Order: sequence, then C-alpha cells, then structure tokens
Amino acid sequence: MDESIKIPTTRNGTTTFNLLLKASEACFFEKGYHGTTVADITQKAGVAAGTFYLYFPSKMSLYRHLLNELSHDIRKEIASKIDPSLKRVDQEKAGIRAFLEYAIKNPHMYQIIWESLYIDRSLFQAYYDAFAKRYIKGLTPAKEAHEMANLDLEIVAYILMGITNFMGLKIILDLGESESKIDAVVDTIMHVLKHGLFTAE
Amino acid sequence: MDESIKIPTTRNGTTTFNLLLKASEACFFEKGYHGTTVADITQKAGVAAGTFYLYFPSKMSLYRHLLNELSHDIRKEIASKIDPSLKRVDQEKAGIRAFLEYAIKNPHMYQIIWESLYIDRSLFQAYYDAFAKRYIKGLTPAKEAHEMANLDLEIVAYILMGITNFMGLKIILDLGESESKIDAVVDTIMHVLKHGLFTAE
DNA sequence: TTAGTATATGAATAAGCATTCATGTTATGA
DNA sequence: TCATAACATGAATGCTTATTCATATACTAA
Repeated sequence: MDESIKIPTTRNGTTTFNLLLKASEACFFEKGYHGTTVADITQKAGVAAGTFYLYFPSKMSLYRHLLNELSHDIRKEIASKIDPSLKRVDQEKAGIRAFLEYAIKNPHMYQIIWESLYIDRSLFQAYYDAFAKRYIKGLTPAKEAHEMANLDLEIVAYILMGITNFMGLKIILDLGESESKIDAVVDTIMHVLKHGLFTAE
Repeated sequence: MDESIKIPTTRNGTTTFNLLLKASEACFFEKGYHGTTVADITQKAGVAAGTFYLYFPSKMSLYRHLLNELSHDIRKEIASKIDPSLKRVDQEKAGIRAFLEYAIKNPHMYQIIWESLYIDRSLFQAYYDAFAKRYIKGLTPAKEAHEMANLDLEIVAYILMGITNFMGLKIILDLGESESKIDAVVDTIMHVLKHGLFTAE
C-alpha cells in the first residue's frame, strides 16, 4: 500500500534508477502506459524484472513520479526563459516559444501528461490547475497595469494553455515537417494575441 | 483479423447493439478504455459476455466505431448551428458555442477522442486533421475577403481548436461550477479573437 | 407448421502481465 | 578481511481478462 518510491543511495543504484526512468519514458511514449509492461521497461533498461521493484512499489508509482518530475521541469524551463523586466506581452512570447521548444525536445511529454486523464483524473486536473494558477499570477499585474484587456484571467489562462498545448502537439505529431516552423507558429499566435484574428467591423 | 462490426438486421438486435454502445460510452468515461473490461460493458448493458462478440469482433473495433460516430456527430451538430449567410466572425462564435454545448452534453467525448492517442495514434491524427481541414475550408473565403488577418490557416485552425478543446475540457472537469459560465467563456474568447489580448503599444 | 437465420447465453479457455521471492553479488566502512 | 547493507537476478505465482464455443431461444418467410 505504500506508494512511495525508494531513492537509491549508491552510485550504482542511482544509475539503475535513472535507466529505469529513461526506459519508461521511451516505452510510455511508444506504447502508452497501459500498452507498456514492466518487462518492457526493465528489458529496455537492461536490468532484471525484479530490479524494478527495488525502487518502485508499482508501475503506477513510477508514472506518478514521472508526471511530477515533468511538471517541475517544464515550469523551471519556462521560467528560466522569461525576463521579468519585459512587458507581459513579450514575456508571453518568450513563454510560448519556451513551451514549444520544450515539447519538441521532450516528445513524450504529452503522453505522460494527457494520459493522466485515464490513469487518475485528479492528477490531470491538478496539473493544469497548477499551470493555470501560475498564468493567473503572471497576468494579474499586467491586467492591473492595463497592459491587457480586462478579462477573466482563469478563462484567459485556459485559452493560452489551449493554444500552446495544441500547437505543441501538432508540431510533435508531424515532427520533421513542422519542427522548423516554430517561428511562424509563434508569430501567428502573437499576431492573434496582439491584434485579434478577425478584422474589426 | 476482420475488424468490421456486424450491424444487426432485426429490431431486437438493434436494441442490443445500441445498449452495448451506450454502456461502453459510460464505462469508457468512468474508467477509460483500458480500465474497462468487456465484462463491464456487457454487464452494464444487461447482456451476456458472449453477446458482445455477435456485433463486435473485438473491444478495439467497438472503440473505433464510437470514435467514428462521435466525429460525424460533432461535425453535424456544429454545422447545424452555423448560419452560412453570417460573417465569418459570427459563424465562428456560433461554432465555438455549439462545440462547448456539445461537450457539456457529451462529457465522454474527450475520453473517447484523446484516448485514441494511446490506442492508435493515427486515429488521433486523422481526427484532428479532418477537423482542421474543415476549419481551413471555412476560413479560406474569409481570408480572401479580408474579413480576417492574413495568416497561415492551418496554424490558425489549431489555435482555434486548442482554445475550444481546452475550454471544453475545463468546463467538463469542474462540471456544475462552470457549466453556467458558457456565455462568459464565449464572450472572452470572442474578445480575444476580435481585439487580441494585449493592448497595442 | 417448419426450416432456417438471427440473436442470446455463460462457462471454459488461454494468454498476458504485475508482482513476489528465494537466492546471489557487489561495495564499503571498520 | 569480514560483516553488513544495498543492489541484482529471473523463475514462479496468481490474478485478470479478451475471446471462444457448445448450446439454446426467438423470429420470419414460405
């Protein structure tokens, strides 16, 4: 019943632990959580089946750990690319680009995040709620300074997440083709966010 | 190897067939495709386990059928709510509202659509590609008539799908709370699409 | 009425897979 | 050098579950 993972204490243990994490990311990306067996993971990691259970009490606990890690990773990555001294509109541009670049570099991210909807819906909700909260926090000063329209920030946050998430997924799915189009994608999004899509009547 | 379903020919058969479809939607929504057993479906439908295989050669074939049905259903529903004589911006508003209302009335839709990413990625891709194509077709005349900005329509299509899909999901996930907020959501989205989010420098 | 077809049953089958466990191996601090 | 804890193994276990099948009933056209 204890779902907590066992962090290794030695150099060798840490190596194995990380092999398992990397292998599982690759497997989950290829075949999804349910389509991946523990044997798949241990085989790809090059260790015996039993070794898995030295560190993870269950397949699910590994998944949870991955989601958690990914969540921190993305946040840190995006934050590092945003210069707080810029105007919010330019921060937004940097954030969108950072997200899309992260998605390209980590093509398994959607597999891990979206699959939570089918594994434990509360994990999915928690993930996007946390993301939305950060957005709202960032947008609030901009709203107060009238750098942006006077709109409900939670709705705005989901609009922005929807745009970036779908574009990221699109880019990943036809990888190779669109990967180079990142500039065009960012520019198009920013055009809509600055001037709207439809010409005023 | 034949994955095609067997359409019943009698009144009784049709009833059973539909019971199985309804039951599977409910089960998939509750527990996901992999979490749902064929026994779950037949039990909820009130038929014997073997009956399932009179109509569906496999669990997967049922899923495929559902995704296909849903896809047609959504398109028809949205198309019926759009008045082609309106300007594109107002067509868009009607389309967004129609999608969100459909999502609320069919809370299992995301489960079915997004899960395709983990069942057969090409199904997922086909679904959104088809949706994007319809968007592009609708937007092309507007672009030519300068009713909208001169942007890459495929990117625009994914921006619009991202916004509506994420807002729909958000509304479904905290059902009850946001369900009534549909007007605010539509208005906020339309504000962004008409005037942008950030005030011009 | 009756042959034939569609529909229905649910126990049996067989395969897959997460997890356990009895048995090593390695590394290290004293 | 040796005791001890960490790490590693992979065959065995036991459960779950998709699918099949032998059998039975309902309907329909002639």
